[in-house]
Amino acid sequence: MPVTLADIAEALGVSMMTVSRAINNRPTISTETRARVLEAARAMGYQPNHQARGLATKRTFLIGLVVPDLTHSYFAELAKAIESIARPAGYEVLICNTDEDAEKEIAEVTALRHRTDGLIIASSLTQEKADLYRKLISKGAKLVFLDRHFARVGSPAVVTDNVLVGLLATEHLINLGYRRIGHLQGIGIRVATDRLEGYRQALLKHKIRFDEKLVRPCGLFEQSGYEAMRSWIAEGKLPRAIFAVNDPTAIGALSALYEAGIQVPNEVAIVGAGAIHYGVLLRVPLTTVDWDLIEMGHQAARLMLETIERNKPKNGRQRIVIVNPALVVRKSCGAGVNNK
Amino acid sequence: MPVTLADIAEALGVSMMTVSRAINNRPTISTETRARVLEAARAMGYQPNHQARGLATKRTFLIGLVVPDLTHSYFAELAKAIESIARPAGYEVLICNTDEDAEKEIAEVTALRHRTDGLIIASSLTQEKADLYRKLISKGAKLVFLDRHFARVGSPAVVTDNVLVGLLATEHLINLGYRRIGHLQGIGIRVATDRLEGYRQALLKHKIRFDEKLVRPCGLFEQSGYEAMRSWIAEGKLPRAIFAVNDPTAIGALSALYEAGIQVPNEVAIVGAGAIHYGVLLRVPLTTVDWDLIEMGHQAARLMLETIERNKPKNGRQRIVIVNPALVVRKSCGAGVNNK
DNA sequence: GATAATTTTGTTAGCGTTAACGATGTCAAT
DNA sequence: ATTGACATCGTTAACGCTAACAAAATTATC
Repeated sequence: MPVTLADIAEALGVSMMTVSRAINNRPTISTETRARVLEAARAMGYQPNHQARGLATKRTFLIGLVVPDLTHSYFAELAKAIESIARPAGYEVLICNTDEDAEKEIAEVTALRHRTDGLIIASSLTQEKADLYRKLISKGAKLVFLDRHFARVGSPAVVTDNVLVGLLATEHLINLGYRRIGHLQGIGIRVATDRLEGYRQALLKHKIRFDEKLVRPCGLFEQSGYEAMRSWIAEGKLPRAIFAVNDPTAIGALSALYEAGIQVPNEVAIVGAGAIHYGVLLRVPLTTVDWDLIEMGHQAARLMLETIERNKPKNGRQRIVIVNPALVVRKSCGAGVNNK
Repeated sequence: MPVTLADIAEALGVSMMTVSRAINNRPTISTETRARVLEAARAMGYQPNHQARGLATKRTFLIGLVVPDLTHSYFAELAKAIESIARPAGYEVLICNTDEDAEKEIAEVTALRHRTDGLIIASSLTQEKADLYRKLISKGAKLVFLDRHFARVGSPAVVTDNVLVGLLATEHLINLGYRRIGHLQGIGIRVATDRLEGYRQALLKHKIRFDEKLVRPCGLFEQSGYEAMRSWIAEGKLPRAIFAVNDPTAIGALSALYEAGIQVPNEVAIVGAGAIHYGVLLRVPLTTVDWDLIEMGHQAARLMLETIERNKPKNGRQRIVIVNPALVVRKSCGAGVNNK
């Protein structure tokens, strides 16, 4: 059986509280006894029982992380960055996958809520369904939104400027001389509508007429990009260039184009978003929009720790951290190639 | 404040135990009262307090997963597969990254041990250091090894046949006509030595002399493969074909070769192992050895649940599940190309 | 040197749950 | 009617820890 505070207390002939104080580094204990206790604890191999501690303090030292797809390097890198802050602070990270499924997300958030001190969520919910989160927050839940946030839910969040992402990507294509530019549009989430908005703004800015036939709905996965592109190819009237809502869909589109024998970037140019890990090594290295995921994860973790550790639900304005996106030019956009 | 058993008990005018029994679906309660309690619990929005439950039962309903690199799609897919079994069974999965660092692994295993019901470990420790795990098991720790296991640690494990992996990869290269075949050798872990052994066996079987100059030490990351390949290129005397210990190192090698203007597979052919997600979409699609990760994760999760739920430390022989590897032929090996 | 101020330690109770046992009620068999 | 078997429900204590208060020991103050 593991060593308990009581064991140490008995061995040293002091009270449990004294031991507890030493272990938790409380100021109200003499440095001498603290040293004695810590030494004994070390020698006896004491490991605190988090369940008992949690029951007494209403803390779990667990942070929940809810992501749509862990196999997407984007979220795996975020997870890693979050962990690198959380663990040294004494928290473990509980990762949950939702597969971009709203039902699953709701179920997992509900389950995780009482098992963790707070949740970092990259939500797949639509803006309308986000009321759930408003309710949770008013019940005292500690949430930090990651990558995706909700306008009407007042919670800290770390996101990128997705309108700018769409603008950078689309404007880059325009600057390369393309005029007939399509968009593979993600569905549901705010990120997707913002990127679409950026796409529109770029067109507007350069006086290119917005043509809704050039905007094709699509999911957020590689498979969805593949399927959307396949059906587009089948229908014909392909645009000269495409801004895909994210890198997985861009890669899916790339596969479909390759399969159909359509040259990238010579026949169709592609730009993605979100700098997937292997984008640079692809058959056609993928031009994309990148932002600092390590920074993003760190910030989210820090916001979470702050939210947990100041115990008031909110002091003053909620913090929204915005990470700046930047274009990464590679081959798939046709930069350096003779475009018309 | 959340609803407790006491609240429900009071509301219904029964004892807490009755409520507890209903919630936990114990047989010693009348179906009628159980229904009443469950209905009330549902209506009041009762969520069990896992900390308290855990304190009383010595269970946490948490499974720890320790992996060397979550951003490697290999481990992310395993994690996802494990989660898909664990969550429906009422367990959450606590994922920890070790970056292939033995120190970190030991620290995290030690920390996680008492916070979880059991640990699924893809260990980075060498066989010698594995004594730690023998000790933990003798102290009652519940471990399942994943992807990598230890000969002398009697614990359930789910692995592939890594000797066969090496053999399949190398023999494929031999069958393609190559004779001067090199190996980027992973270090430390059993997986690497097994794959090296497979490489040797393949050479032996085809009466090709083993030349230790053709075996270059290397880590397990993309970066290590890149560096190892770069120095090999700098030294010259490249082999005609290379079996890399895994896909990340193979991809690193690919990058180094590309950078040096060396054609793959025309000048140097490459085979990896472990079927990384984007291997098929690379500049030169990567020939590799694949095995079923979903199956692997499922099996590991099931072994873990079994180990947790039968409370005896071991009944009969320890189960070792072996997932069969199979070659995936793509372009990097030069199949279909005119080899000499 | 007595008292107050301060520092250090101990005691009690409780966090929400379940295990173990005890109590009650019901029913059938004697 | 008495006994016992069985089903159902309740009481008590404990899990390991900490908050809040109480007590003791030490130091400072005049």
